[in-house]
Amino acid sequence: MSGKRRASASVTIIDIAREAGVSKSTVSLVLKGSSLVADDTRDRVSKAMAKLGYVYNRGAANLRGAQSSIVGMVINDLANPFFAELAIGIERVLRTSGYIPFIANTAESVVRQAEVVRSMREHGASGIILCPALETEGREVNDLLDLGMPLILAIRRVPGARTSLVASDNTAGAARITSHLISLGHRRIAFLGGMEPMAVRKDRIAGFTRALEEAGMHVDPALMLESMPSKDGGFTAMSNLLARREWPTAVVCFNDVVAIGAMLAMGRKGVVAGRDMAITGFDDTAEARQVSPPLTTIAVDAGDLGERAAQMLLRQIASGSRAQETYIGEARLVVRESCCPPPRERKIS
Amino acid sequence: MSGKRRASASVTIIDIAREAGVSKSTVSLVLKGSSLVADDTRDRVSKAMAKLGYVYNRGAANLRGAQSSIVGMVINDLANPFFAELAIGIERVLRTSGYIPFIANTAESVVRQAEVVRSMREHGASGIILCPALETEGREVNDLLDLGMPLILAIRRVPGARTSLVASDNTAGAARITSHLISLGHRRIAFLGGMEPMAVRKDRIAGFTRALEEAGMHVDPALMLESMPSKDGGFTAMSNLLARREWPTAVVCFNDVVAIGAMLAMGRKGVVAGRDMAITGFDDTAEARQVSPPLTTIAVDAGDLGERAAQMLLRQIASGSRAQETYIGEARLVVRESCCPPPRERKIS
DNA sequence: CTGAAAGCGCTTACAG
DNA sequence: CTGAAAGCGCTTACAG
Repeated sequence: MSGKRRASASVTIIDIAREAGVSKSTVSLVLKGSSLVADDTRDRVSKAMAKLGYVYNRGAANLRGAQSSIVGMVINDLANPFFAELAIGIERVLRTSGYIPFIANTAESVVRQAEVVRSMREHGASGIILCPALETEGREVNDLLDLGMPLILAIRRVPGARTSLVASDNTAGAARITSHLISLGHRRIAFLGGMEPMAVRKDRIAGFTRALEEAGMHVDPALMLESMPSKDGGFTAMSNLLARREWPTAVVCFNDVVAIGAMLAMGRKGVVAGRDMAITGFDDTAEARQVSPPLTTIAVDAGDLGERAAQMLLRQIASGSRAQETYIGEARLVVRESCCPPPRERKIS
Repeated sequence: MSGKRRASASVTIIDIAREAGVSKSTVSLVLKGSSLVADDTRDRVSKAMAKLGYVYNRGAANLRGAQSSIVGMVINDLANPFFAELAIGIERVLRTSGYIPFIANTAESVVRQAEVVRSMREHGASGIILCPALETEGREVNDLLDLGMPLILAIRRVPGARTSLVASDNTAGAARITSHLISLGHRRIAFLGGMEPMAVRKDRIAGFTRALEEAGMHVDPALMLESMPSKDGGFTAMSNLLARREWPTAVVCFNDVVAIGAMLAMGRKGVVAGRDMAITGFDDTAEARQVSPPLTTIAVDAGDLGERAAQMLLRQIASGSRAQETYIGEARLVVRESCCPPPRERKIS
């Protein structure tokens, strides 16, 4: 009647204290690896734990005082390989630091994002890495911060948010790839993809604009096209563009995923990337290498950014500091085969 | 001096009981949505919670009795889009059921897998969905089961394990795609990729063998090539194959990732898939559609398998049953452009 | 319909 | 170096 406990769990430090013939305080000290415990005692306790199949109950531990070793990882689109790589980077440093991540995929929904963040707080996450959903507002982010929750924004900055940020150098990257197209001889260059309110898009457009102006050109509003930052978005936007009478000779896409969708639309119309029209991506995901033709793009190393974000969060948790740090990762131009000079130039040369 | 608590957390049911002028038992009842509480009381309590910014502490709740609403999700290779889709499917049903997943990427390391599973137990996961790392043994899995941990194996079965399983119909899928190649006229068909001990590979080879034998052919051991189930693995194995004097006319690859790696190797040698050699995948990841030529493959719907696995786990947690269930998802043939008849036949026709 | 008491498994001062 | 006691924030019988 008394042995009727669940087969699992239920071995507590009391059981192992009894088995080892010590008090539970001593067991607790062994658990923490305290140097106060005599080697001999420690041994007896360790043996008892092994014998009884003891499993440490972190929930109970956290309740009394210790920090939880859980952090939340909130991803806007895990189906995008770029964010999957980011998540892997985060998980890698977390695990090696003894932390374990909750994960949630918001699929760009701010509603889910709010639910999920609340749930993570309830479960005792001691910090959160947030890749914000598209319409996230500065206020939401600041509210969390005001609650004292360590929080790192990753990849996408949120205007008005006072959080720390880990992102890539969007402006420099976009400028770099635009200059590359200009040096190839392009004069009519479109910018395709991303939605107008997205801060990342603003940054990339800033770089795009800067490169044009440095070459004595200016932005043509007719060549700035919005789309969801997805394959479908890129497909639709490019289809629309190709339905026009006049085409640009080159297209700077918001990111790789958009570019790949756009290339699909080009394929449908018999337009060959790298021969009839130049096209570029951003992110350098594995897919960028695999499409045909391979995509000229900007490499940003998602895995590394994930690691940086996790390190920054862990530092803030440990120090208690909520200072607003920023890490901007390098954006390298990677030239592959998706770009060509504009058609006319080619005829001449 | 007494107001010196952390700005975060620290609002407890006691605080809100005081604010609402009730006992903490009543607050607890409101929290559980009990119908025993008078509407009026419930209102006062709810208002107090809103006013004080109360956050439910699930850790404390679990300690006393309630089941934790955490489950672990252990993935062997999150960088593989197939497993990313699976993870998204799992997360989707978990979240809508009020659960939240821990995630870990083992990167095929059984050592990490063991660490991670232990950590999840310590953190109070009430069940685990495991995509086992390559060298996982039945014993490890059974040990967990014996501890009373609800556990679902996903995608890869583990010989000797007595767990429930959600996977796709590997044998039927492989038979189907092999028959397709035979109907195209192929007689020298290789099987490329996966490592010999992998149960999934054994199943697919069984299907491959069955299709050959039904056509009156038999397996040629010289045409069975191992590789890691990754892009690099496929690349290396195909490079070796192409270094031989005699080539097969068609290659059944272990999965899409291997096939895409193999196609890269073919490209290097100027061998065109779908013209000089037929090649197939397995999984139907998004990439299979994007490579050039698009890959003939077996669609298994990773997202759906993820949802099934999560549903099965939740059912087992709720019912307390550790019955050994199995769900085998359909494996549909998807014909694209990576397959052609064998060269000689084409000359004739 | 509401309250007082005990207890979940740990950690944290405080003694000794 | 080790132990006894209080407490973390909840839930769960048990009264009333």
